[in-house]
Amino acid sequence: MSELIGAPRGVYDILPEEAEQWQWLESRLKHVIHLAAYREIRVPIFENTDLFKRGVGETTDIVNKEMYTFLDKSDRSITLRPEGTAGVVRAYLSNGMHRLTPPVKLWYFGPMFRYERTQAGRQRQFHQIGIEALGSSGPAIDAEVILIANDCLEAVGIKDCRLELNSIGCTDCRPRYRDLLRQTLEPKLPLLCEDCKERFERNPLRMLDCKVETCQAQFVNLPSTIAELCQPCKEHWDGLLSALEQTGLKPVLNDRLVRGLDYYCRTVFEFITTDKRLGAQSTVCAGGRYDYLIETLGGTRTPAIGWAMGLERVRIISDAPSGSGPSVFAVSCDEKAALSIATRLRREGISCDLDFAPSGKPRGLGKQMEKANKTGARFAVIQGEDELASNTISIKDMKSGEQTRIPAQELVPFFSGKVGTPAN
RNA sequence: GCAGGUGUCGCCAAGCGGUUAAGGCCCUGGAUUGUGGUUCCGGUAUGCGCGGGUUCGAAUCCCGUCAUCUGCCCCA
Repeated sequence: MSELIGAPRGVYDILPEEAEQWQWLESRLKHVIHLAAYREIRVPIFENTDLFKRGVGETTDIVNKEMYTFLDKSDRSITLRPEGTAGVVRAYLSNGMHRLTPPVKLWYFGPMFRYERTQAGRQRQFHQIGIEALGSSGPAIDAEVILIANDCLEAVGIKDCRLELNSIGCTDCRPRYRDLLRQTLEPKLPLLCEDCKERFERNPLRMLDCKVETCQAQFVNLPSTIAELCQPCKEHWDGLLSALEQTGLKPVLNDRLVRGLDYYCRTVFEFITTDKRLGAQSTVCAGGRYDYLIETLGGTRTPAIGWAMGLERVRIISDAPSGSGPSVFAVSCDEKAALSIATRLRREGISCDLDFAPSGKPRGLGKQMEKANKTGARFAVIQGEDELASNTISIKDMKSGEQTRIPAQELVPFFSGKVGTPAN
């Protein structure tokens, strides 16, 4: 035997039991999103590197240290997408979707790639589902987008999740706030960590969510992002709060929430769980408004907002069930007879499995029954020597143990109404 | 990129320097040559992540390496 080749670090296989949970999750999430009239868009999983550099931002960690970037055979720099929004916006522009009636409401699902240290709830290939609403600037669409995220989480059984919300202003008021922050913090600069000193120069807002205690100790009585919003941003913020209030969704206002990607403005939010199964990770969904991104990527100024949800994390804290066994298991001393029974049932939408012996020779009925039991089939359909001779079929209810014999041609009618189509 | 933990059968796991490496699950065969879920019996690692070293002797000690987990940074 040759040496085994393992999977690369940070990727993993989704085995059948878990894959069934994924199908359950995906179908429920899709359903919620479709109810709000968002339509699916499928975009490539790799793009030109510049798209992410420009879109996500040169100063972000994602671009600086987490991208899977390589040269293709023609020396083009290609990057495996680290997030979904940049690609969706690129597709929106590439395909002239800006001419559609706004807002253009889209959703996507698929793998994302980030070169990071792996740990609980974090891998190098992971999956996000996300929505984007392009072309509407009012607070109502912000509320819609947030409410959909909330309903998605509820639809998969996630309860202990809080919504943190903030506004980080626009190109008018954010520079003012940034200067104010710099002024306030300048005297304390020597007391802060190296990262914060760096952030002070490049992106002062990022200092606010520094995890270093000695830094946070210096960050008391700082000016609040909300208090410094300009009039239009303030109106937008108030509009969002009242829209959310009308739906009964209660956000936790957090004026330290700033988010890591450069393209956000005004509304930013995160859904955060306290479920300890996620280890150090707690954010399951995050997003915000990105009114300048489309322009940055070569379009005309277009307001937009969206979020992304990490499905690995969501699965762990959801109550996704794995699939159940077939409705029927066909048992026979003759494999061809069993297959023929299975086929008749399958064509009527009734799931049915049978035993395929490793040796190629049918195993005893006892062994087959054992297997029927193990697969969790609701009924066993038995056609042994007797049944074959009399053109009948025995049907055994695997729960009660009751068994009845019916004419072979009544097989399908017997089951109609008794069992459904396969679960998912 | 940094800091720790762990690596024995497909899975869980005992062993902690001495001769044939427990056990459980799963899988598989049989008791039961036409009937499952209980029970009983049998089979399944010449091997202890990999490479070196110490030793009369190593899964057990040391070094390196790889993988994995946990945390930091950051993020979904």
